[in-house]
Amino acid sequence: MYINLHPIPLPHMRIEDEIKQPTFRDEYQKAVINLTYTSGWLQLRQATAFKSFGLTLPQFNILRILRGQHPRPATVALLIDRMLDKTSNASRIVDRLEEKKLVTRTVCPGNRRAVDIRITPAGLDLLKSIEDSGLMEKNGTQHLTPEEARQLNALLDKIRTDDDEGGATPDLPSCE
Amino acid sequence: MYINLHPIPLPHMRIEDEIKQPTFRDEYQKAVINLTYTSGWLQLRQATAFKSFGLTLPQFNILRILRGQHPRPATVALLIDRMLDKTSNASRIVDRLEEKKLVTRTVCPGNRRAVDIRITPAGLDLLKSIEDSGLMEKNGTQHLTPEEARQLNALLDKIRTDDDEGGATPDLPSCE
DNA sequence: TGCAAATTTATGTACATACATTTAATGTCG
DNA sequence: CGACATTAAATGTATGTACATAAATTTGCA
Repeated sequence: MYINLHPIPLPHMRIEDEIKQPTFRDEYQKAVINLTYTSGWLQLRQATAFKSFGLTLPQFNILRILRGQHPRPATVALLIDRMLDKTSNASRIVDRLEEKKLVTRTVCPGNRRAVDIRITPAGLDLLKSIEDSGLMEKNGTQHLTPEEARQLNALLDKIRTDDDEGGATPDLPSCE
Repeated sequence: MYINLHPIPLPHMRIEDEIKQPTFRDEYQKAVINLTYTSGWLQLRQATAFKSFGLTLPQFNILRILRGQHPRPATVALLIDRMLDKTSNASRIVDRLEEKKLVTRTVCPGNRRAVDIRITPAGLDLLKSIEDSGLMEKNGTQHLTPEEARQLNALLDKIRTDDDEGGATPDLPSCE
């Protein structure tokens, strides 16, 4: 999930100006493009912030999940279940974190198919440094009032309204 | 920009349920996660639709820009300028489209550094097939009223409000 | 017990992306 | 004219993602 936007964050406002498309068919088409663009814009900001700490966005997200489990271990299956971008290759992201000594991987006693993944003290320290830096608060949502943030959440939830097909949510995995 | 979500699209509603996180610090934190998640959800739908036509999402977007220029050519610089995910490697996406005979690449007469990229009749036909299929309209925004779509656009634009730093927008490239 | 099915993770391939560097053509200015 | 910066595109490397498949282990059941 990498994003973009030139050397330096640009000044921004109307989506019509961001893209060089003066008009849209309707507000619906515009909303789709605006949503994609704004999400990318936001993720760029986040990725840029994390980069100075040597982390990518997926690595950061995994690390945060592991802290949530701490001191209990997580399995790869649990990470996949909790991740925003699922299906992505949790194994390989954990590889990178392990190389940086931010997590440990040990075969789960009692189920040798599973792997216990734990965040290390170094990993906890890194997360704290990032959060203390205050970089995470500069994500654009501070321009919204609390009521507007609530509205936005309601609208986004509405977009994801199910129009069909059932599919049971699987149970949460855990190692023991 | 690839997304996810298991074998089959799941039924959806509240972001709290999607992710297994029962509470958020505030509506702002929730909005950030909701925006990322919803954008990924939407892009998965689109990517799935395009896959049956042998296109990835970036390839489709490039193709649409080229149609907008048609019958005039575009340069790589113009594609980068128009793309939602900028900086991305337009060259290599054009490689794939060229392999599929959906675009042509010819050195620009008059400026041999530049390359004229044009959509082929096959490319135009493919775009038309995709649009005729009606797949593009099933993107979730149909659950919003026109007024809600307008609100959503306003909120997203507000998130991207500039808090600082100037950075001039470069001029649009063209080949001649 | 014995062996097929299911579970859990890891690996392989193709594509996309972020970023740095390279290559080629053009422009500029002494 | 010729050295040097500038521009346009392509290439290289590391990472991430989608999807298919493999490998190891455990489970279920005849």
